[in-house]
Amino acid sequence: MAGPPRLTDATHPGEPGGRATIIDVATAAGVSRQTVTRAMNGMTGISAATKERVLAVAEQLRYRPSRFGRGLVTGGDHQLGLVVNDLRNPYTPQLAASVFQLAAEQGWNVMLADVDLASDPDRMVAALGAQTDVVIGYFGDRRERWNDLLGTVPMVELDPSSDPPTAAVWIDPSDGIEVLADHLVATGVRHPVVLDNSSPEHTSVRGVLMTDALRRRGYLPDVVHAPHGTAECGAEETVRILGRKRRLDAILAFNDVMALGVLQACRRAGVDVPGDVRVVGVDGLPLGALVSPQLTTLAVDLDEVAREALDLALGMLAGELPRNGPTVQRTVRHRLLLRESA
Amino acid sequence: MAGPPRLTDATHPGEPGGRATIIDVATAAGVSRQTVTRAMNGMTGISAATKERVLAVAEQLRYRPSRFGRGLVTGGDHQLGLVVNDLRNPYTPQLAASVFQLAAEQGWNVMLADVDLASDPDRMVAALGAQTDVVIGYFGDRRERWNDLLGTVPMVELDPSSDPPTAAVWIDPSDGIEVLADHLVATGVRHPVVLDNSSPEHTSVRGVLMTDALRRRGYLPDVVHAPHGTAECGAEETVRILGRKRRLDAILAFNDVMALGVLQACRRAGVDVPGDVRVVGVDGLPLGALVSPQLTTLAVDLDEVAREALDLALGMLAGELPRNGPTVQRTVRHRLLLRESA
DNA sequence: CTGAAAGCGCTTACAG
DNA sequence: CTGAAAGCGCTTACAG
Repeated sequence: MAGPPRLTDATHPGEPGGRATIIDVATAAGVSRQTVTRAMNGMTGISAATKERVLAVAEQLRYRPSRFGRGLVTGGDHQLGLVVNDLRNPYTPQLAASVFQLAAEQGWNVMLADVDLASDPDRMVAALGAQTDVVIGYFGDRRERWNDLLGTVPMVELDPSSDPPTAAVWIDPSDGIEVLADHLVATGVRHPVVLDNSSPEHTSVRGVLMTDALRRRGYLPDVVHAPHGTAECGAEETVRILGRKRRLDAILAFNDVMALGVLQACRRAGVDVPGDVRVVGVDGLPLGALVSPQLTTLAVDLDEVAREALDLALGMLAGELPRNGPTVQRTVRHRLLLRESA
Repeated sequence: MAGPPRLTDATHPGEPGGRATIIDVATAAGVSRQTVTRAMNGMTGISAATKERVLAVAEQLRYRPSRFGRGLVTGGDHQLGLVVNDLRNPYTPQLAASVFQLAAEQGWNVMLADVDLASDPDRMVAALGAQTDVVIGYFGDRRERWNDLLGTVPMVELDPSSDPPTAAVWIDPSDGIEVLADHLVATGVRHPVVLDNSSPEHTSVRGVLMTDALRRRGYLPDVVHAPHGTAECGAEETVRILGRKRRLDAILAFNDVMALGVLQACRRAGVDVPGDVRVVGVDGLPLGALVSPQLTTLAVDLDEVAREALDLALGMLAGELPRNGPTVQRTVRHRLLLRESA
């Protein structure tokens, strides 16, 4: 295939210039533009015969009204852009579902951009900005660049890793981590390992919080750095950790998906969970309840995240909120969801 | 909250009529419209001083260029609409990811509409049609109505349940089911149960195919009708099935998610899989490899589904393909993916 | 470096 | 039932 067919490539017999317009249809049918409008939009004030004739001509010319021409005069719908990282990570659709549902309730359409799946993320974000009224999402370390790309389109960052230049919803695990650490103490854990999704040079914020909470309780936790936040990676690292034969009775994973990999690896190695090793994830995915033992996790209420983000977005759009600063920052906290694995 | 804030509600001081336009900015800054355009779009041919002044005025007026005005003259991007049923079902994001990735490679943006999560599915589909060049997706029994709603926007139906009025990609499990049935025979299964997602009055196509394939091999399969295709529902029905104390050594679930529920229920009931009961799903979700035993399934290649659907969509748009009929029908087939559960 | 003119494709009053 | 006129908000040549 030689690239995407440009709309203007859709040449038709008798329409060498490209896509047919309302004028082309009107001319070919021998009527005025507004008669074409009436026919196309099923409006009243047009005879059945005329309507039929116009529709036939429109079909023959492959006429489709331009959404821009129409939007310019009708005003168009409200459009929300959502930037996510990888739809194949179960966390992402869960978040997206919350945003969709809430947005739909308010009459907003959602355009999704998966920047992990995109061949050209920058181009994709720019295109998103051109089609939407406001953009919400995960921007990672590209947020400054994307902020420029989006121009005047307000943006709301989800789970920023550091103080953001725009509106943001923080997702803060620190409270949950404290409760979790207390729980580990109470259940007699002695040798916890933090399985971070990070590089050895740069522990994640979440990893740091976990490690600190454990240290403050007298633990000397090992930190293992896994390059990807996937189940496969979680399983691989677990095999490695178990192979070291160092003492170990708890694994705190960066997220649920990794923890699922940990559970799988333990199962295969004949390590009992939670008997020999306790396992904890982060996110609170429903998925964690489907495995055995069911995954204990630090859960975040994604409906709440979506609500805060939408609230910020709509507030900025309405001019009630500024586009940055402390008044456009919200925080949603994790809470410990005890199931079976810890 | 009193309904969605209309964009035109975004009144500003000095802009009682609503949202600021390029004219407002030009007037306020004492320049012409195209000077505003130059400033907003970072074009050359404007002095730094003018640019700065214009930008300041624009910000003060909260000016954002209309995507319609701009699109009308620039042509805008290609926009694909994707209609799905429930993002919280793991199948959906998997499919969406395939469509996104392929669409992005071809320079298309994707607008997602989750009609399960929508408060008003019809309105949502209509809005999708107004914003996109072509729509792909699952339409169920609403396809005729939505076809009308979409007007001239071409549509491609995924996995139609009966002969569709539009372009379509069939997802056909029949070959896979034959292979599966042979496999069950070979492994000595005697009393298989089909766990369908359907009502007692109306067995699903998939359920019928499974039942038939088993009958032709001399089985007298039980068919159980579960109202929802979820893990919870799969688990509940399994408890019920096991409770009947009728002989049973295989469960063929409607999809992977239900099968996961079956596995969970078996685990809790102390039923060994595959020793006592063999379990099979449909879809081939990666998720099935995370549980123990790993789920045997009829897998479908969603990249292939996406490829065929996009191909059809782009062909229709380019005028190379008609909008319905046999030339715009494709078929993708399941294949048996043997893992551990059967 | 800046602006007057034209036009993108459509719909909404309004007049007949 | 049908059409002439105006205008939605923007950008692209073109002229200065």
